[in-house]
Amino acid sequence: MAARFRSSSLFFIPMENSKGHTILIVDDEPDILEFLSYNIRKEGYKVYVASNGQEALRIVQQINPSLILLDVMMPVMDGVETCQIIRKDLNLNQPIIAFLTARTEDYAQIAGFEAGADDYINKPIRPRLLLSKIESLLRRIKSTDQMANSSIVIDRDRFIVVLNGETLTLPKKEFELLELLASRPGKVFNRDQILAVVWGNETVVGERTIDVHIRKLREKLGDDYIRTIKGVGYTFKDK
Amino acid sequence: MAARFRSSSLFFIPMENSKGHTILIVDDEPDILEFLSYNIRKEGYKVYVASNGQEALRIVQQINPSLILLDVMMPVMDGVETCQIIRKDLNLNQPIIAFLTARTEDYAQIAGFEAGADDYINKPIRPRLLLSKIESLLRRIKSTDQMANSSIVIDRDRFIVVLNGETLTLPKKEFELLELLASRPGKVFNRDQILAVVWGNETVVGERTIDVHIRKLREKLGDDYIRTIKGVGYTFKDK
DNA sequence: GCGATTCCTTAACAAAGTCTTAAAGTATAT
DNA sequence: ATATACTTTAAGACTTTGTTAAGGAATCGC
Repeated sequence: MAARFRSSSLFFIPMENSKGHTILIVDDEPDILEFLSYNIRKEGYKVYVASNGQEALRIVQQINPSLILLDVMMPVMDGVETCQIIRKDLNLNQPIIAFLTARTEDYAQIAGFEAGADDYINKPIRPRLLLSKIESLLRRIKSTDQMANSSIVIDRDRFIVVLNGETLTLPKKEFELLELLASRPGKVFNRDQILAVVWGNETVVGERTIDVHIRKLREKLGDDYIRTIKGVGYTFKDK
Repeated sequence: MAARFRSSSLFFIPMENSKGHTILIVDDEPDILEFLSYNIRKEGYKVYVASNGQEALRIVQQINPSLILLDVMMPVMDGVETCQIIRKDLNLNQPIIAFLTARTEDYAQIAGFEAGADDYINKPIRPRLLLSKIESLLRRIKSTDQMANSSIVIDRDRFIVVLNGETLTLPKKEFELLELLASRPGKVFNRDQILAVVWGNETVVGERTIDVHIRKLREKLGDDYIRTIKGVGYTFKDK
């Protein structure tokens, strides 16, 4: 399998400062809490901690985190239950939830997904992997958030796009390109920005590659959604 | 059995904050009836009880429940027979039926899925699990009027999958893979997630191992259940 | 324990689908 | 008018997944 050019460090941070997010870490082991919060804070995120589910629930209500890293095995209230409760709470701005699991806890992971988790992270945790995972998880928030009152729904979980009631399954690159553009309707993304986010900074592709993908998207969405600003870039237009 | 009528039928006035669904519980053990109805009522459902199949049939005609929890082993008329009768009765608004089974009962004996059951619930019953199952079953009502019978039941305890009435016994890896995918229908699981959950992060296996297992599953389930999202992962049929 | 059976993984090749490129066409601004 | 930037098309390179068979590992029944 080819090397992944996933989100490592970007020279160039697209949209708003991606570090403006609040992350809640929940684990009953103080060592892990400290280890994780140190590493994540170092990257510039706001970090809160809790050592069991009940505590976590209290904090969630107060700080409204973007992402929760949730240990599965905890006293008082375990991760799965905590997750279920959060998912049912319609007053909450639903955070992204990733479980922390030990490799041996077979069914915990499945239970976790079932309870509404978005991802899992296996212990022992390697900081660099964790951080790149956090970054890619947080990328979702922008798309789901910003488009609250839009006619297009982009579901990264299901990898589908719903437009005017029609459901589309797009190839990966097209999906990611659309996701980027639609994450901020009206904003003009230039080619460098698009390349950095969709292709990654390390990848080098020809001049016309973006255009072709835009073309494919227009073919599928209709010509009314993506507008070209000549000499500048592309923008997603919400009706 | 003397005490059965105490908690039976029309006596209980549903709570005000009722979720709008009526649930009938059928079991010959008064303790279980009480335990279940207490827990389910607490969540705001309208609950009726019966202690055998005949009684259940009478009540079903009167109250038209959304969901029936039906014990398999009962005197007078067992669960399977009761289920068959309900399914044949075209005058009824077909309810969702879930069997209550002891973990030790043999599947061949139960054979309830051919009788038209939608799910089973293993005893001993854990209230929280039960409630989340009830919720997910009731969710079907709205969404699944069309695809009447294409439900899947996964029995973790017995490594058995029941698909459209057919019972399959899957090998461990295939079972776990299917279990993961089916835990969140529609969600796309990527290869990393699949590897970590089914194989464990430690294990290193070749590139084609997952595909081969997917293949085996498709061989057994048919090609309509697991979809490939190329470059992204696999997803279990939604809807 | 032992043989028989089933399961898991690998490897090699096939097939499918995606991405990129090149090349020619079109629009737009100066 | 001309240069520049984008559009469009189609081909084929490239990547990812599908398929098959075979051998070793694990498991079952006795």
